Amino acid sequence: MQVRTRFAPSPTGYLHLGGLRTALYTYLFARSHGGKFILRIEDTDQEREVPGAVEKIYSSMAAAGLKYDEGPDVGGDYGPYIQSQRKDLYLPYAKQLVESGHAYYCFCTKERLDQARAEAEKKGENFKYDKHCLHLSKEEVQRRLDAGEPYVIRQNIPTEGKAGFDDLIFGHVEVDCSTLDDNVLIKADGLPTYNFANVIDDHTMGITHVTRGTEYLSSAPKYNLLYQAFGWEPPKYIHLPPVMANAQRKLSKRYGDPSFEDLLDQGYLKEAIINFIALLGWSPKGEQEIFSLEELEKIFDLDGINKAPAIFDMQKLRWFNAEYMRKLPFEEYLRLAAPWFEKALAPGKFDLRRLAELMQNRTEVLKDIPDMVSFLAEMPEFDPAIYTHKKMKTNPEIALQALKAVRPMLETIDPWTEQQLHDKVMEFIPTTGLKNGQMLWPLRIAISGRESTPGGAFEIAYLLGREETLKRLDDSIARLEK
RNA sequence: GACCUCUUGGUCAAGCGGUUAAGACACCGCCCUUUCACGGCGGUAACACGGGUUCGAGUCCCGUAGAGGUCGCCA
Repeated sequence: MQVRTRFAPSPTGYLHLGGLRTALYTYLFARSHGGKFILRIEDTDQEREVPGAVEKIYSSMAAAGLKYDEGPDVGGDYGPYIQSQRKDLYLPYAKQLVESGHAYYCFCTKERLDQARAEAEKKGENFKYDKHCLHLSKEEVQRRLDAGEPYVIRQNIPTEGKAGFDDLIFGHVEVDCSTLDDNVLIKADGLPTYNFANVIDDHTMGITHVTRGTEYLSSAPKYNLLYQAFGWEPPKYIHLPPVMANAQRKLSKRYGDPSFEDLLDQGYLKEAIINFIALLGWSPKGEQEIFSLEELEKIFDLDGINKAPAIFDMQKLRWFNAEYMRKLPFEEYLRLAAPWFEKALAPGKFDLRRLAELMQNRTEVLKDIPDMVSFLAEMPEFDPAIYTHKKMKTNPEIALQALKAVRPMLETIDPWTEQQLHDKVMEFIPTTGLKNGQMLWPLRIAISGRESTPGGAFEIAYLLGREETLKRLDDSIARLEK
């Protein structure tokens, strides 16, 4: 039997990282089994509808490289793939359940329900619908239906016995039916609830493996009861633990956690994000940890999935990103980094190629670039204390001595290339009686104003150019003389 | 509160009855080096707790604690 999986987000905004991981695992599971991966939009809640959210899902999936074989925008034999477009499909199934006694019409008003809920809460009890409408006679139901009274259809859960299901990750999970509530299957607006739609859609779309978050773990027994009521074979279940921001809460936009798109905008590479997300809650067999999507498609397996929630570690994502940055072909790095250089540096003023060469293996995330290179555009204020470096054996006094000594010599350098700078200065240092570090450290500080820079004194001097280098040197000498 | 689930270093995690309890990130130290980064070497750091079962338990069972989830005409 061919494996068919589906990612079924509801269009409530953007693709968060937990959703991305669910999508990724669902995709990988299908691919690793040579199966089909389907995208379905679950938009039965009209009130939560967010304009543009569906397009956002398409673009995020595309950006992540998760290609689906069937979906709203690519078609397929099991469409439509948007639940709101399937609205007429659900009611007949619900009626079938009413016929067989597995469901029933309910005319209870929200007010009555709210009141019952409030009372239960006051008594410290668990609210459960009291099956009030289950006992309505067939005639009474028909009369009220004919009169046009608003209604919902509820699942009729057995009052005793057990309900359970088998999960490929969590094993067998079972609960007493008495703890389950008669949930609404068809809402008063005629649309199905998630509880019902997911069962009908997964079955009619031939989904073999249902992947979703563990928040559905406790309601899965009810869905299985539905499959049984229809006489359908239930799918295999794969419940995935959540991605947490910390031990207490999930990743969420509300608290400012970044979405997939946010990360992309900040200059994280999609390959790095995918790689990191894949390893968040899942581990492969060997020691390798850098994987392309294609590699993951081959080796992904459920065995490696961890049951416990995983905390999202931005540090590790940064590390993955840095690894991918370094491995980028230089031209590609240059293309991606150029806009970020331009945020801090006027175009054309610096040798961008050379700067990019120096920057590539120092770039963890693209968004860090402006801060790392802004000193080239403008000499920063700095504390002369940074002239002091124990290992270089320097301090402000030695710095002043070194800078004054090298300044006239620097002026004679022509052409102003890294090579010339290097050769001439290295040749010059011994004549001053100073050690390399005692010259080079102060020189770099004097023209950059920073304790650490991408590149040493020669590279920085070259990038700055003769005029600017000498000007900064003079300023720094003057400040030291004060 | 009831029900379901989870629990190995700060984080991600390997481990599937016998290991000196891997590895990665982070952190620290050393080396390389004109800084930083890269690279190399090394280090600190964990089986939540208590009972069983067993010759032997991180691994199996039962409790306790902590955490997460569910308890909507949201998904």
